Amino acid sequence: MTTANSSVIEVAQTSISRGDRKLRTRAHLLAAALQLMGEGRGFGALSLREITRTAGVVPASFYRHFRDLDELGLALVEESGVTLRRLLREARRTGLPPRDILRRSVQIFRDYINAHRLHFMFVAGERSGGSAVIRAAVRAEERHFTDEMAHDLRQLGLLPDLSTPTLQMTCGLVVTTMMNAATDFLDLPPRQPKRESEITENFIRQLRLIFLGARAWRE
Amino acid sequence: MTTANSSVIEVAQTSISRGDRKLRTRAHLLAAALQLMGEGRGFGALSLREITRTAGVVPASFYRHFRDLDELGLALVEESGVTLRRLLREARRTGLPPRDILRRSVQIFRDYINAHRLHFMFVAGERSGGSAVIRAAVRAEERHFTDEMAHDLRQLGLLPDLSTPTLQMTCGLVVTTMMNAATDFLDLPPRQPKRESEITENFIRQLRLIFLGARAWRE
DNA sequence: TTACTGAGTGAACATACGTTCACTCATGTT
DNA sequence: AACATGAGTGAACGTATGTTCACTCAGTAA
Repeated sequence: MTTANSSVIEVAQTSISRGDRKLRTRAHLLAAALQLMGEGRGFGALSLREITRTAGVVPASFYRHFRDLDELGLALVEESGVTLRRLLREARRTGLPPRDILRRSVQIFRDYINAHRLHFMFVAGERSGGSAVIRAAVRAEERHFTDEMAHDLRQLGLLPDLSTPTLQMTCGLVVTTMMNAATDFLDLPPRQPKRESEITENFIRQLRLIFLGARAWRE
Repeated sequence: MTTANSSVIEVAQTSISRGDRKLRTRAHLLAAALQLMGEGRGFGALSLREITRTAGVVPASFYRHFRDLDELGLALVEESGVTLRRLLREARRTGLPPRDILRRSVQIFRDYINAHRLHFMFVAGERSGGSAVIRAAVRAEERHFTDEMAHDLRQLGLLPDLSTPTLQMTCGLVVTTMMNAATDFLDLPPRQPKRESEITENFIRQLRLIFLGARAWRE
């Protein structure tokens, strides 16, 4: 027929640019690492070979994209940070729900976690254990998230009596509680609505208690 | 001189019983695993051989004590659970400090963490990431800790207006915050009193906010 | 004193690992 | 049309891994 300008195994691909192809493989490597971690092991327990194997690439190709596993890990932290911040951005765009603010926010959060399971698993898993360099990066990303949340709360006029440091401290507490709830949600076996609503209710009550405390706070 | 009844490399040891010797090696294996994790990697990133190497034993000996690494991990969880609960037990024995309850409790907690760094590193690190079976065991141990704390608070007559489920929810929040602070303390480079007191103050303020919220709570 | 038990040994195995290297060959540049 | 680039390849390397096995030889029980 026409000129056969595609390789045998990539029949459906008509002329991807060189740079795009590279980005695609890089994305495959990142996705492979996330997928393997999703199967229940920390980042530190992954091997370069199984990542490339899962990504459908030969081991040596890895070095075209990352110097070593740590560099791949840091890229994952950045990617996850974007996912984290998008949650706040969407909340900002949507605005606060008119009624049942906490409950609805938690439901949105629960859905968001499930839509980005692997990123949250990664962040929740590496924020405490594992390698020091990755943990530091995660904590930094988490602090940006906290700061942005504090900024948003200020903008919304919530908790107007709190000083900025106190607002930040409060948001830190919220984020810690959130990450904890994320682990709970992600550990939940599928089709367990009973346990799921227990976790949801517990999370809502903890947030309610935090905001009660923030309202009662006097500098 | 007298009868040479000790091996060459264990000169100082005079006749340890067979069972005790076994327990000793087992303890060496557990300590080796903790030590390696203290050098900055998750439990899942440890290998059987380096654990036995660190413990000063041949790899095959491992199987005299544990079926596999997971079993060693579960033993560590139990050991750490004991350390956790001892904190509560000592607090119960000592009684509450008369003044500055929160600040003094946090100082005691900070000292306790530093006296048991490896156990807290292990618990904080494996409570979210890593292997599912170990994480589950850690969370169970953490729940026992939470329940015991709730029981103690009740006994002390603190927060008498809270229902038991609410008290439990509150203690869950305290424990989560505590584990988070533990990670912060443990990540601290030594000789950084500035950062250390920042973390301490932040932790105190978060606890104060939680108890403020608990006082304001209405069922 | 004799016999038994079992914690710890040392060697061997099949596999998996990280890293290197010279290579191909589609894409981009001249 | 001829050339240069560099992402991806496949093979090779030395090393580390988990597990097995028959063994030794203190400590225990008979």
